[in-house]
Amino acid sequence: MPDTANSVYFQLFKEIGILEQLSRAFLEARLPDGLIAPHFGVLNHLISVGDGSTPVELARTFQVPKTSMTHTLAGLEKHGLVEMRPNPADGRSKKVWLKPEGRKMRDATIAALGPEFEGIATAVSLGEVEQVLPILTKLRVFLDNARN
Amino acid sequence: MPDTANSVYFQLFKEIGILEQLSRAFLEARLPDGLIAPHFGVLNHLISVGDGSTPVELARTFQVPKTSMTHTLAGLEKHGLVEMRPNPADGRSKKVWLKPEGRKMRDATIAALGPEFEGIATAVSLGEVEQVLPILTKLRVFLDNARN
DNA sequence: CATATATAGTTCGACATCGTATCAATCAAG
DNA sequence: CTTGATTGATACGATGTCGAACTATATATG
Repeated sequence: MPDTANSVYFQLFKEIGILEQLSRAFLEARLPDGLIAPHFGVLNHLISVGDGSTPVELARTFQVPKTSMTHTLAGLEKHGLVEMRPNPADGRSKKVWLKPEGRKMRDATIAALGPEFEGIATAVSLGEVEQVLPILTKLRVFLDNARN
Repeated sequence: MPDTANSVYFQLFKEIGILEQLSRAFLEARLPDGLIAPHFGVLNHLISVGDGSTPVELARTFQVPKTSMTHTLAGLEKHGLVEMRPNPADGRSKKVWLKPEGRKMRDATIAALGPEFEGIATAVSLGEVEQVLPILTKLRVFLDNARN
């Protein structure tokens, strides 16, 4: 592989790094005090995919160590946004359930974000996002598999 | 903006978040013990753009608080990869200089990464990356400006 | 059934990030 | 020149991330 090709991949990772930083700051500026991006990510997942997942399942979904997920879930629980109940099917495990407050908080954040996204849409069109997304997903799946 | 459009942007940010995590892990697995991605990023910058920058300049470049940059530079110095010398033009400030060991470490890491990128190329072609990159850059520039 | 192994979750410790406060040097205004 | 505001860098404290070790339960194997 020529050096120039290397540098393009390199540039992609660099861009991803900066974007992650910026988008996280962007989101967290609009979250209630004490809540950060991972909290919102989990909440959002519980709503769009459905609650009742176990912590390990969530950890796998978000590609974080289970110990990080424990911490994130503790925060959500402390803020009264989710509830942890035992898993009747497995005595070792728990299940995470949304509380109405969690849904409310997520909806409010989404609503606050709506107008912001319209701003973003002036820079990057919906079509462009739809063009980029499958490629990034391919890359993510590859890296995920390479991780083992 | 319809809800479905919202969710596509959301998905993009989610994908970016996971990719950042995976690619950072990927890089750090190939760095010497005690060094992490920010160290490599700074080193790389000093080589490609030239050394002699001040810590604040570096902090601005990488969009991190200056206190984080202090920490990162302390790590690089401790590992003997860079050298901090006073800035003759400003008594408050310092300048960061590459040491030969720093250049050597960076080059070795780049070399180790080359074959890995070839693996990635089987999943995502060079053309696809070139297609994605300008769009991500547009998004990054927009978010960067919106930050103020 | 008994024992070995694997898995879910937590605790603990190491370390990174970052906001606030602080210090020293510079710059600006009069 | 003097004084007040600004800027570069660091120290410190709070919090997030994550690996290692641990406990409890489940599963597999003989």
